[in-house]
Amino acid sequence: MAKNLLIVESPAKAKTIEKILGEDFEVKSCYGHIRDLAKGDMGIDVANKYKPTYIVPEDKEKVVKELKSIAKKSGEVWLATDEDREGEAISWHLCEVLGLDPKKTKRIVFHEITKPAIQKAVLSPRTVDMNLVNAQQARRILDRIVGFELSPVLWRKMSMGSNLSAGRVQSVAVRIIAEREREINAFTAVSTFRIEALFTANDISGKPVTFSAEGKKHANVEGAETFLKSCINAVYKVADIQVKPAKKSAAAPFTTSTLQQEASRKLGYSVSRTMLLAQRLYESGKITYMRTDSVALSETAMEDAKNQITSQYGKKYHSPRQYKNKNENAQEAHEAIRPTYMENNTVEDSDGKRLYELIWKRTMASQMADAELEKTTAKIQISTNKDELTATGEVLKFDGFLKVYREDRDEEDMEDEHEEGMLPPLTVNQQLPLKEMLATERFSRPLPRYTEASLVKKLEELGIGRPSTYAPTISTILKRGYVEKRDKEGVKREFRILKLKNNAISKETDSENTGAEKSKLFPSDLGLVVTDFLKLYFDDIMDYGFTARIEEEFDEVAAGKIQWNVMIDDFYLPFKKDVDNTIENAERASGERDLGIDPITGKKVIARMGRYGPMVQIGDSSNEEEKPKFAKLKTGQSIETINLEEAMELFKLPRNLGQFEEKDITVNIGRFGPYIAHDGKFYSLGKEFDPYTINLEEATPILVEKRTAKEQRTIKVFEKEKIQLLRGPYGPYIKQGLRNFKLNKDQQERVADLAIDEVKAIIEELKANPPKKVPRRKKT
DNA sequence: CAGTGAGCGAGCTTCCGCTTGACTT
Repeated sequence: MAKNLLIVESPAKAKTIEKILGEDFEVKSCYGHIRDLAKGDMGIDVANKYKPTYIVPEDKEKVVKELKSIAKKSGEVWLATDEDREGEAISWHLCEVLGLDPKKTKRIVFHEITKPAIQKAVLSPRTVDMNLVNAQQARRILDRIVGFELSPVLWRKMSMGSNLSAGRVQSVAVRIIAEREREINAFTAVSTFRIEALFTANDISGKPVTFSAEGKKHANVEGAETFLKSCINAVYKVADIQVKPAKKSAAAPFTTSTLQQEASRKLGYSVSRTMLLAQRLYESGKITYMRTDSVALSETAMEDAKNQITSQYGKKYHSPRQYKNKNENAQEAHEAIRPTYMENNTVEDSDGKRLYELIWKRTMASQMADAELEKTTAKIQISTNKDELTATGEVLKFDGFLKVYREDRDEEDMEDEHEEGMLPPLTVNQQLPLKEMLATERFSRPLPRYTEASLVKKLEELGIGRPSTYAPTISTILKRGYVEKRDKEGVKREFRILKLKNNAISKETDSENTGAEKSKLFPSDLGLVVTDFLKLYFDDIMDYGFTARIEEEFDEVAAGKIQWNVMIDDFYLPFKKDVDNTIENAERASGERDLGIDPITGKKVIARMGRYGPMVQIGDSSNEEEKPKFAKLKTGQSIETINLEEAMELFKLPRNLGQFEEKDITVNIGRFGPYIAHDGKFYSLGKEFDPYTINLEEATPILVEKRTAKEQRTIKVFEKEKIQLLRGPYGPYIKQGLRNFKLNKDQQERVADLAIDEVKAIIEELKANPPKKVPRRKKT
């Protein structure tokens, strides 16, 4: 008898399941979606109830062909795609493509790849749920409409039109970054004075130790000083001691989002690096599936963890628990991310090692007992004053899960927190000798800028995007230039300290670095202008609650309560009106901002977006006699924050530094950054040089060095044909215009002797038969 | 590759979500 064919989404899963199911089944994977909307005309017939046109994308033709041929030879086809909206749709598309009847074809689901789960699933097959499929179609079609209607509006209305895009997810992601930036710009720090008293008391062994107690904060320096003065000659006594037990619980096992956050905080990984490493661990069978929003562990995994915990740490450390998702949007087609075998507490793979160990520890901790603490709060009376001081201490009584793992927190949630130390044993009425008392000025801080991972966290909270799209979404907004990932240097800020010691008050100032950021997401001017534009004309799409609201409607489609095309119609009609209105009435947006008057010419100076990015401009373009002067903004500068003085500075380029070999050397900033121009040739200037201050003496050696490097790289030039033979890191190659052509080994060895005819032949050959298909890559 | 910055408008771009590889100038 012919084997049955079971189709899953992931090839790694297919392998495992085939082993579990044995002889009767051949298990194949379809690699995710196998069909998508056609590109032309949105792939949707709006006039015909939004009838979609589906095609098999080029890169899926091979797998579809293979599945077709296997299906023909097989007994029965079983569909085992993921149990969520997308998975259901994939099953339906498979029916369509393989010519199966969705009403009769067996559809099974499981949340975990374990023998009992899969065997159980096989015993109770169902059929494709068309309501759920329709919910997916609605989701897909709405996203296509939003993306393909909105993007062209930007092409027409933004001064930097081409290569822009907008979408339900990416545009809101940019908005989040943009709004945080503006909050930070609008923020003014206020300072308060924190009172900290240092006392001495004996610890258990009788050794004197210092501990600190906090007083009420004071709004200004006068208040702080008055308070310190009032404490002169005071006597300090313990008035009250409270001891309370406290508990800390472990965090839930990893989902995609929490894994990305912890890997970012603890290991400094970007979201895409985390996913790349996790993918490798998954493919080598080390961890479960890495794109998931579920915190659930399978029975077998819990049992596995239990054995590890009890054998390594003892029974006392084990406390089984099943976690539930807080997130309503979770579709939970998979388990949480966990090691496949808990007995492996590490892996060989040197790149994935740290990530694996993080996953292992988190999974272990999630099944471990709470940590038990004892929190002590002591109130300290001041004899001369109504105010009290408070000393707090924390003692860990039982470490529990903290033995293996502690979750890091975001900067955002850490405001004003500090690690609690231990307190020496104190008794009520005990008199405490004051070592010193400080009133330290502390400034309030704006919220920090987002990291990739904290943006993912925010998106997840808003229900925007899915585990499989967090990393690609970040790539998209970076690629479009809406957002930049970079560091920011802090600025020095002075703060005041008043000190009461030996009954005398002294004042001093100290300084701290503030506002420094590392690897954070900053909106570009383009991102700000596009966000403002979209908010003005498409406030509903840009609303943080938009996705959550339409998700409710998708749920109604899935429940069979409404027709998917009725739902789409309700959305599309008003949306299309907005699109038409915007195209007709909206002004081109450039984010123009007045900076003031040029002191020399008396003309207006403005900052705005130009065709090639943010710039400053002196004079009006409506003035036909004299063209305005333009200058590009430097990286790190923004239309929103640049001032007149900084703008005038930018007009100092290009600078003529003087002569070398009887030709002028000039510096300027071009399309690819700062450069030196000399004798009709260009040499880019490294980051360590500032084009505004570099002088002839500094520029000349750079020029000479770069010139020789360029000469050495060049093996031969065929002037007339505009073909060059160059030496690159992968050996000699041919360059014709912008295109490069690879030489084979033999040709590389004879590169110096290659004649023009042979070079031309190689180019023709390679043009006719490209070595292998390279995924279409954009010119950069 | 090292300009440009207005408008006209050939012909192009674009979405989100599901899955892996292939590739370097």
